[in-house]
Amino acid sequence: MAYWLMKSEPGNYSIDDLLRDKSTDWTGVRNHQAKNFMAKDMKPKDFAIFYHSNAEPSAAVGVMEILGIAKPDRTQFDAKSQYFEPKATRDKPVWFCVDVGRARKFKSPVSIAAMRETSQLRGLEMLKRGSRLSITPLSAKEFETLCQLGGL
DNA sequence: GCCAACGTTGGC
DNA sequence: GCCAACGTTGGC
Repeated sequence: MAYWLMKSEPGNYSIDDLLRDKSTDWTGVRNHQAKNFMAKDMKPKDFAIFYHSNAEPSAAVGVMEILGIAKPDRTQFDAKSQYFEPKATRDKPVWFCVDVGRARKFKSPVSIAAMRETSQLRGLEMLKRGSRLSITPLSAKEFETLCQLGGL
């Protein structure tokens, strides 16, 4: 069982959107390192923290579950999408995504400032200077710490 | 394969 | 809106 942190700008897709939809495919990741986490390392029943980036405030806002193995990201085939990938074919997709769901919202969001003040979270990849990856692995301890701070 | 130029991310 | 940091592109 592995744990992850997954970022989304709430204006684009928020945890409330996920609670409404019940599940969604995590499309639009266009970084190979983040894609590889989904395509190679994520397993059904892994847990992820839902993080709102570029938000007021930016914060961890809940947990969700990985529902299945990676599949081709449908948006790469859509010429009208901002995520269109001209090099992709149905036989040779370039981008992959996973389905996520079973979301639970934190009673109180854990802001990035609060995360920085928490000693158990000092090693968090996303807190490192210059880190921009939209998907990063978490240790079980880091995951539990975030859940506790969030009141879950 | 190097690297300058450019684009993007995301905290502040 | 600024800008540091990083990723990608493409000329050579």
